[in-house]
Amino acid sequence: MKGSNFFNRVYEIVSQIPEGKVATYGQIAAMLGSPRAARIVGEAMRRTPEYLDIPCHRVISKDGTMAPGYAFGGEGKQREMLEKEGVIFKENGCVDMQRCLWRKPIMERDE
DNA sequence: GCGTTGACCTCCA
DNA sequence: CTGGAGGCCAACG
Repeated sequence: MKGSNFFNRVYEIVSQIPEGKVATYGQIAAMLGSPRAARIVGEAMRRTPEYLDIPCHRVISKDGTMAPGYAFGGEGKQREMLEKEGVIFKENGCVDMQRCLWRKPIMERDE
C-alpha cells in the first residue's frame, strides 16, 4: 500500500475525520508535511476514488467556505449534510471552524 | 521531461 | 466584494 504518498495520505487523513468536524486543505497539507501543498489536497478531493469512501464534504477551505459548486452538487447541498452531521454554520454561510475544526489525534508524527 | 491547470493560501489595491 | 500576483506540489497532455 502507500502507492502515491501524497494522495494516499490525504485520503487517510480525510477518512479519519469524525462527524460534526471539518478539516481544511491547508491543514491536511500541513499534516502531510507540505503546508503549501493545499492545492494538491484539493486535487486529491476532486479525484477522490469512490471506493475509498472519502468524506470530501468535510474538507473545506480555511475561511470555512467550500468549492463553488462543481463538487457534491452545490454548496447548499454540502451545507445540509454538514449541518446534519453536527457541523455549525455561521450566518455568513461559512462553517464555524472554532467549533468544528477537526484536529488529528496526537500520536502520529507531530504537527 | 516540459507546459498547463487546479475543490488552495496569502498579500495588496 | 472583486481583481491581480506569487508560491507550493502533483496530475495530465
